[in-house]
Amino acid sequence: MTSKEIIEILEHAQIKPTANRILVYEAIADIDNTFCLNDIEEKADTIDKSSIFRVLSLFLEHGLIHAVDDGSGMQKYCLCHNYGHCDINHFHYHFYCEKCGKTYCLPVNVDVQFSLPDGFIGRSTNFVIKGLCDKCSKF
Amino acid sequence: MTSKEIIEILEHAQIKPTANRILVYEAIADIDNTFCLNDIEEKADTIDKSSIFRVLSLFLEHGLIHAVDDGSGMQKYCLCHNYGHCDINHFHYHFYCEKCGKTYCLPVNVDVQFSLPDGFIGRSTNFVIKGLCDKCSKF
DNA sequence: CCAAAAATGCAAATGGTTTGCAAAAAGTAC
DNA sequence: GTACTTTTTGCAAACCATTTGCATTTTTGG
Repeated sequence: MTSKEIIEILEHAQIKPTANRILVYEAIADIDNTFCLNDIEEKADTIDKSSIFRVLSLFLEHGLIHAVDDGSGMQKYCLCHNYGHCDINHFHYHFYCEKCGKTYCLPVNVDVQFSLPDGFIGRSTNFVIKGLCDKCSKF
Repeated sequence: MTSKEIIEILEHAQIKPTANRILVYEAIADIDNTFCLNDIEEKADTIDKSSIFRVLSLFLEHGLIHAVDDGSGMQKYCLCHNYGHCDINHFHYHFYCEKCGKTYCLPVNVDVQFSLPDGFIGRSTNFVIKGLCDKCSKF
């Protein structure tokens, strides 16, 4: 992905494209799994951890990434492939391996028609299945 | 719920019914929403926080409670109404209010048929919808 | 009752997240 | 371009829920 494309994505999401933000987006754009702050810190090691944290928080707020809550104690994220325009009833889900701690983006989407009580407004979903991944289930 | 009933539930889950464990179960049995360690600490204020933590971890391991991952940074739990024998495709889900931080158990169950890649073994699910609750959506 | 094992309370460590603040960079008006 | 304001960044430290170490207490099994 060219930095020109990244700048377009950021601007489309109403985010000012600073150097750090472009670098962070570059780092996450080619990850097809979940990632955490440390992963980005390793890939973009010129940027301070707190700055990465602030960039990720900004991306999250503007919908460029999703939060994945897997209960591991570390915040995971994944890239939004719709640039912030996801359908709340149609989403991809995740798998958390309780043995190795890795969280996978599962490639298929699922349709779930759920209902909310009166007055509740849904904005995003988090669907995580926990268990053992293929590598860890062998032993 | 009588303590005799609680002892039966614990023993059925292969947990030795110590005084603390009975107290903790008593504290959570009548909560029909999610709760966190602090909630139990308030309700069972004779027990040390670390002991409550260990009891909850034990209950979790034996399926008496479920973990609810809402991304709030605090571990939430909810009582398993099947005493540890839940169907992985049929479960109740939760709502996390991004404004007030409260996590609700939604009363209805949902059926979700999902598929996992070869070798992946699912043991539990976590389905949380985030947004605004009825009280917070008014303003 | 006595020895071994398990559970508990207390205090402290851990570790990811978040914040305060001064410096640097970017934007704005002239 | 220059002076001023606003935003962003790096660094260090604070924060805070979770987790652990260890001595004491309680329970269990002979």
